[in-house]
Amino acid sequence: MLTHRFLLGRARDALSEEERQVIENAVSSVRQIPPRTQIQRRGELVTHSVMLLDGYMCRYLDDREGYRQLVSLQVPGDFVDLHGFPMKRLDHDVASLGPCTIATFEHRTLAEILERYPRLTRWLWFSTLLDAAIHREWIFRLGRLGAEGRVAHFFCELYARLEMVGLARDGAFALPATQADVAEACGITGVHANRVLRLMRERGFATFRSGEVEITDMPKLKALGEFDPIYLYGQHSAWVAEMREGND
Amino acid sequence: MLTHRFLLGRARDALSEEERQVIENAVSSVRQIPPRTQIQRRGELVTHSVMLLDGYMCRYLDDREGYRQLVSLQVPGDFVDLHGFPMKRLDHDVASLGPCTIATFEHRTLAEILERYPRLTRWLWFSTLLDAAIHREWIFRLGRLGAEGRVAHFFCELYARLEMVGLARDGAFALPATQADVAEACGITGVHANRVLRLMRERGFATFRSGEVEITDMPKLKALGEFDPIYLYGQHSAWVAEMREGND
DNA sequence: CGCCCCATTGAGTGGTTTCAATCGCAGTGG
DNA sequence: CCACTGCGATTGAAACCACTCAATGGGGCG
Repeated sequence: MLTHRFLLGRARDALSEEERQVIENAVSSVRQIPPRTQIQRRGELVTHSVMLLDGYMCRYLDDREGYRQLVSLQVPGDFVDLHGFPMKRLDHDVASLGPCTIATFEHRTLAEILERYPRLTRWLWFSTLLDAAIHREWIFRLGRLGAEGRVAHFFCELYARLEMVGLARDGAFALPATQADVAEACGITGVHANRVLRLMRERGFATFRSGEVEITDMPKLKALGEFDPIYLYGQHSAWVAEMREGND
Repeated sequence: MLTHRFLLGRARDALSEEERQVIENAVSSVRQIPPRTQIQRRGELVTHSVMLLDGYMCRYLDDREGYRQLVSLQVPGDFVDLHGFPMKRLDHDVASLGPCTIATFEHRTLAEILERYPRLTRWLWFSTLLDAAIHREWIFRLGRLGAEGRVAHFFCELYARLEMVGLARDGAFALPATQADVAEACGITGVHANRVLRLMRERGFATFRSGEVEITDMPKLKALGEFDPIYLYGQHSAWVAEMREGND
């Protein structure tokens, strides 16, 4: 099932079998994307949305000097630009990090779901709002934490999100990114990211090397990043409970 | 009409008269909120959402030492926590800045709209995603700009948003906030906010005094804050065009 | 082998924070 | 009318974090 991970990370069992099939059947095509490839450009009109099946993508804004600020990092199962459906136009760029596999959903198909499946609609809506909640936490990360805390928080978040879709365990997960990418996500320079990463390695908190993150002291890392995963709305959220009820 | 400003800021004419009435009739109650009063707490279940009719509110996250990071500043017409409808639980606190007037919408009423009015649903969905777009820009602001640029960007955004709902003109608008509030929005300390504001005043860019912002050199301020209002999805967006078409 | 990208390290600079003190102003009570 | 109080704005000095500039090293790949 193509949409397997998406459902996994967003309370799959809150949906009926029929609803899951509706999502699955809404896929219009699947294709591969090479590393470091832009797939959407700020300001462009969009007529389809993309779900990330495999690999990592990022969304970012450019500053005047051409430096990027990542506003989001997408992991397998994420509906990368579902917000493009109600918005029709994106306010940021989207690109792959490493090689990716994506599924495409035409907006006219999503419009049909909107017409016929209110519960499913609310669930897709929820999915886009989860992104917004993550945005808020990024604001917190950049506004209140120092460089080390930001990286710590970033790693904690990625671990939690990847764990939900079965792509992280024992404190380790893949991250096909350079130190400069991490820097762009954390609002610091590449040079400083290097220093911070070395520090975290030396202190035994976490290691980031050759495309993999290994968290060696989760409690310390969480404390450093002031990380509380409540904003990721895990499986046991009140929302899921209500959706399940409605399922009876 | 209670929801006047909300409609104003979000392409009122994209909606039919009937749809506007549906929104207006969904209001369950209206009440006043004193300054500096928390109305929602992180983690709590919510059964209604709040639209800000008058005054200013903010949404924020606390760090370990009890300092706040604003993740959003809401102006009249904003549907402050509409995302609470699909999410059922908030991941942040909500409080008033100055005195406010709010309208309350019960979620069960919104659920009816979801069932019966797909077009309206999509429009409300859009409204929550506009918030997300603003979040992204805040991430950019905090990640790429220095203190002066952040404040400049903050002022530019507020001016643009308030102008949309008819509450700003000639470069001036009300902002019932302290310098410490501005600091919390921009991820800097209150002391530094003071210095930055003085600098901006001396240079003739903008003045913030006694609850009012006066922008005296908009072009310079926009340049300083690298401000491009595309993310606010103004009246002439492609989205509005499509909604209008569907209206025929 | 040579190239290029990425990681790494050093030194110096500058923006921001922290700590601390002062000032202005409005509200309160004697 | 004036002292008292409290909050917000303002300023100074010192410390620190992160940035810039610059150079070196390492590894993959043509």
